Amino acid sequence: MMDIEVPDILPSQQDMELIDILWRQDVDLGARREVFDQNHRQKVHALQRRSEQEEEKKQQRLRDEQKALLDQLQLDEETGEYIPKPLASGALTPPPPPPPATANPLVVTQNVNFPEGDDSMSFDECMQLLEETFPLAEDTSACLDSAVPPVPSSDTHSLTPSKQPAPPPLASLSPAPVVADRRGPEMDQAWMELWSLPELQHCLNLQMEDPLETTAYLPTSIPDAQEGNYTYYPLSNAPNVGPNPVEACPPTFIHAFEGVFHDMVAPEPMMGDADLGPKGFCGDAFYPDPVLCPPEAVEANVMEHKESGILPELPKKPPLNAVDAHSHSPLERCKQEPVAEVPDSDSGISLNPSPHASSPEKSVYGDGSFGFSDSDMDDLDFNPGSAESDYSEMFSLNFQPDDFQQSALMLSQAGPPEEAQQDKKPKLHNAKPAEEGGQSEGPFTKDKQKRRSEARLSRDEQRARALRIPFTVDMITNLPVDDFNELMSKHQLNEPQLALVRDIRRRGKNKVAAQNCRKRKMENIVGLEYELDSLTEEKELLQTERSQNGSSLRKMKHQLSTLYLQVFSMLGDEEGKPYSPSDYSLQQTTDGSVFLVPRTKKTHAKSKDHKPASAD
DNA sequence: GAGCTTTGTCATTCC
DNA sequence: CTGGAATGACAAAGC
Repeated sequence: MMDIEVPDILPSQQDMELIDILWRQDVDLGARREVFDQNHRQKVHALQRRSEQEEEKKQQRLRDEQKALLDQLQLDEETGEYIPKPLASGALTPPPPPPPATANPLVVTQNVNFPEGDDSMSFDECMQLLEETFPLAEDTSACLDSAVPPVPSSDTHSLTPSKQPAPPPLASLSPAPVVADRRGPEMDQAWMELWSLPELQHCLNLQMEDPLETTAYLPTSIPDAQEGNYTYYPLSNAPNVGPNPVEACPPTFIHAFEGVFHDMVAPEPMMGDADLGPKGFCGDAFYPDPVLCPPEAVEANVMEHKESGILPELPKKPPLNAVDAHSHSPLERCKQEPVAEVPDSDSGISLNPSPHASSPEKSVYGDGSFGFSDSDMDDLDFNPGSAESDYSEMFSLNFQPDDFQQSALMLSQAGPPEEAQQDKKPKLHNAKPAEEGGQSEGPFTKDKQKRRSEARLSRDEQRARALRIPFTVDMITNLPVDDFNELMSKHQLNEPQLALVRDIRRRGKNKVAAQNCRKRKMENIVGLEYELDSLTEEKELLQTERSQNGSSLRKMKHQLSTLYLQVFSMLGDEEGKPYSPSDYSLQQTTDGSVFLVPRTKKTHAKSKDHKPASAD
């Protein structure tokens, strides 16, 4: 799938950028992001720098050692050569070559529990070390796992087995030109031999157990690789290696070939099967003949065994799908939930037809909670120990998968064909076929709500299936009352089945009703918000109009008072004396005539002092 | 770990 | 009386 050429042990910055780009382009790779994490790489670089410093210290010590050795020699004045001083009789050997740790990156001690002062290791010791290491490596060439073709490259992400040529036989080992530029022929040969180590092969089979866990080793291992500090000790003999093969395998290698296994063993059920070992990985038991065992039959069989609470015996065992094979591993029983979360691979090899393999809901095969009435479900959710006290046990139904399919077939003759087709499918699928296409989405899908909804709905599917109810939940829920009653009368269902069907119908109806209710509520809220907005707008308009009216009213009042005073100013008594507006007011009668009325004696004036206002 | 959202479910009321 | 719609309330799960 992904084929990135990263020719060196530690990818360069450019390589890592390329990895980043490619990772973003193909997030379905399955490789975890932390593999390419920038912080991660920074740690790696920091460790690399530290290793370089240690290397410098070693070389400095080496120089000091050589200097001290020279001090023990004396210059032969005749030949001009240095000869050992008489006191240093034990040091007659010429100046020792630099320890292989520095002269030859093949042999270093960083990963081995040697004393700190290992720089004093003699050349002979180093040679002995090599002898101890490589004979074992050569013995193990026969252990090559065909499923894991050894690739003599440190490329951590381009190890697509089908594309990489297998390494030549050990007899014809030659340095890979890809890596020769920085490590040299010795390094490459060491790599070739390292590839033949059985521990490595074993680790490669185990590395898929937990990529997170293995990659966690990377910061300590990569710098060593970068420095060429490879330790080729027989891993099984190394003092710091425990019996656990995972521990025995240098994490660098585990990490290095993570990409291989994402490509090779992408079907998620195989992941985490650490204790199966190479045999389990390649064993026939985990790859049953799909022709002899269609997925439906597998699932039906598994259902049968699950409900009986007894795992099938191996000889009678139906060909297991991957999840089942997985679940039989002791280790896997502890890891079933995480595995169920692992998405389907791109390879399409997954044998599990159930959408629950990737469902966040409890696994059908894991929690044992299906097969309970709705009223029991809550109790059972918190009581896994009683997980098998289900309807099947309580009512001892005799309903074989064949019966199930026959009933569905019968139903299909009476009902719409698409419903019958759904019935033949595993009931765990929701009856909306259009949504089934989304089940195989990868781990990076964002449609979790949808998956969750489907898984949620499948609870009733599970219950119905546990009671062998030969209808889909959609049928139970959506059929009209008459059709539903007719359906019920056609099939002789016992009391628990009828109760469950009624519950399913009620819940289904109520679920739709709740959805409609919420939808209506939301629409009401939206409508009220819209109404609020329009009312607010109207209020603003009215306020504007009111202010305009007020201003015009004030203007008219002002004009009226001006006119009033003007009229008064034109009025005068017999003596020509003007009337005071404070003492008199102008009043108009209904016939249009205007009178000047004294304010203080209004009533009086009205009756006796009425004078026509002469506005001349 | 608290808070929010979404969804399913139950109980209840009403038609 | 029954079935179903409507809805408030609660719980679980995810974010």
